[in-house]
Amino acid sequence: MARRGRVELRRIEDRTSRQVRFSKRRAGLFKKAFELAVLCDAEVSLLVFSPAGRLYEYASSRCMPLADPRTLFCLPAPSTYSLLLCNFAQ
Amino acid sequence: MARRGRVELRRIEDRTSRQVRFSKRRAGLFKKAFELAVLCDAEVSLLVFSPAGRLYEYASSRCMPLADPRTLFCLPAPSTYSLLLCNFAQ
DNA sequence: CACTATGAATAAGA
DNA sequence: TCTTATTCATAGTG
Repeated sequence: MARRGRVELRRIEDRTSRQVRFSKRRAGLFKKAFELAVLCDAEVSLLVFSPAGRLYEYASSRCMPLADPRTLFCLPAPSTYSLLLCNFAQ
Repeated sequence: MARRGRVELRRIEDRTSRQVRFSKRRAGLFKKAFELAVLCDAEVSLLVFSPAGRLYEYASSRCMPLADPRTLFCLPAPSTYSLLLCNFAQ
């Protein structure tokens, strides 16, 4: 009725199990990220792509990068945004 | 000799405690991020700024898309990314 | 999606 | 740092 032993650190082959584990662990990871930001006054940015390509994201403030399907990054200022993209491109 | 109760979810006022907690939880968070990537075949990007402004980062691959999967905007190198983020965060 | 036994993380203390 | 008492996360199940 619970886990039988230590968790093996390798890709889960079963597709269904992998998706379920992904949902659960993703939730746990985002919770931890949030807690770190709050408890320790840190800035945190977390981006996760599911195997299916769906994006999940968290940022502790507007000064951390967020991915947006349309704009690539959500930045405080458009000018900064352009500059950042230019730098990245080279 | 161990925790005395439930952890309160708010900023830790004591500077020393906050730094110790930050180190421990940061390590835990990065481990979880790594595990999610390996176990569930996901792409993960994690950025953390300490209160002192120091950056810690993880990406499940050097080509972790930080944006639209269609554009597949890849990072040239972690160092470049760090530099850009520092500029942008201030 | 809820439950629960068990492994893991971690807050304090040393 | 290292240890240990506890809380917390979560794998397997219903």
